[in-house]
Amino acid sequence: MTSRKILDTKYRISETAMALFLKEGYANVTVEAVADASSVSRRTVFRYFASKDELVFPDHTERLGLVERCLAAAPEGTDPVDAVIMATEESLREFLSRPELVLRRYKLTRIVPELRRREVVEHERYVALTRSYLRDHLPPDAPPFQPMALAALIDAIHRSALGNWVREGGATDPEAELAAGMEWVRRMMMHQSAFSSAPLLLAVLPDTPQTRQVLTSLKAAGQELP
Amino acid sequence: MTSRKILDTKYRISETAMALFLKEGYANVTVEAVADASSVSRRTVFRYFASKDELVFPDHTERLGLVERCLAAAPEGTDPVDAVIMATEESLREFLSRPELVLRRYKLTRIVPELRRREVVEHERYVALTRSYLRDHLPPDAPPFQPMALAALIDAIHRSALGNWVREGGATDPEAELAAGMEWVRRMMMHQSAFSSAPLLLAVLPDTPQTRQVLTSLKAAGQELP
DNA sequence: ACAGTAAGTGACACTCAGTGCCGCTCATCA
DNA sequence: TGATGAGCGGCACTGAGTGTCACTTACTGT
Repeated sequence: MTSRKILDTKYRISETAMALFLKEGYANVTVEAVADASSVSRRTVFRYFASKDELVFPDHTERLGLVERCLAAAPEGTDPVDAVIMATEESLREFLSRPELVLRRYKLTRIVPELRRREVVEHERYVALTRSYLRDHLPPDAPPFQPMALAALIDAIHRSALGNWVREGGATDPEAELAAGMEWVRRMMMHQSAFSSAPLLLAVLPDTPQTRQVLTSLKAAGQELP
Repeated sequence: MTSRKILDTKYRISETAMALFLKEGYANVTVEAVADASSVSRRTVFRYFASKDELVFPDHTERLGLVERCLAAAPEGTDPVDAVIMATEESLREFLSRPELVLRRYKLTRIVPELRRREVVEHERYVALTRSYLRDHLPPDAPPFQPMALAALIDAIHRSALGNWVREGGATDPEAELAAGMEWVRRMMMHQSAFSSAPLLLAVLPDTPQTRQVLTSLKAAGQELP
């Protein structure tokens, strides 16, 4: 049996399960019903999925692997926060490549508390991954809470962008929202490191509209460049 | 039956359960065994706890209520981020008031994946609370991801401080660590709001050691005061 | 002091998620 | 064509979680 066919079966079972859950309610659908509707045995369902709630998250292991590979592939000199940000952007694109799955899952997780909880746990696995990466790569003099704080922060922004997209039925631009949020994170990190420790510079200029404009540009540049 | 006695029974069941879990392993202890060891019926255990894993978190509802009351009690003009920070500090103190429970629970959650997951879900409930508070109280022109991002950030720092304390067996000062992390958050918020959007001011001064010192003080003050 | 009521408890039966085991089938390769 | 091995179905079993009912214990008003 090729692994391609195995993956197909897995997604087929997942799709019939989600359709049943949406139609008749999560608690009212037994795993046996899912198995029957997918024309496999109950035992086989549990070979593909470790638990009933996992039926709604057939893609989580893939994505976790993707993020892991992204982080591992980051060039040596990359800023660790940037590496995590890029991996997160990659993860978001992966989400967006299966819009139907994500939208149906969203409906289910809003209705079924058990699936909502499972979703939270799924995200925690991802946060744990990026946190340990940050722990290994952030400068050792960084405050001890920074790996956990940054991992949680970046994941929260990711979730927010994805959540808005899915709430609006696909009408927003989640990649742009994520990018904006990440820009915010970068600025905060910068203020903390470079900007706030940079020496002050004094200049004497005439107060004209032109000079005011130049100063505004300078201020913006100071926020965007280390 | 007074509610005090009910609470006692609840904690008594929880303690015998945790002792059994630590001694014989979570999976090897049935709810019936917990019931027998606590001299109650199996059915009664499920009256106090909705599920087996909840046996390890007898205090979560209390604490959630505490945080909710803290947020509701914040005076009208309080900065919403400050309100959440104060509620978090209160929550940490509540944790520290039951050190034995927290330390035993930590051992269990490190060993048993199921309990680890439950712990994650517990924190999510707390984050959801502060997030919705921030959504309601943050200025409406704030970026849309800020409520979720700040809630996750503050909770992460809380978890980090508590985690370090518990890992070191109670040797650290978690309240100080939390305060340091919160100071970091406040500074970041300030740079984003007041500092970076404040109009620039030009001054012409002689370049002497005294003026340099004054300017350094001014810069520090700009970071610490809105 | 006493009946009435409400709330907590125990006992029992039941459903269903999840697991271990075994025998079958079918694709692959010598 | 026969051997091998991986995937699958079937089956029995454990244990979590739930509904129900009868019992007891504590609190109420008269």
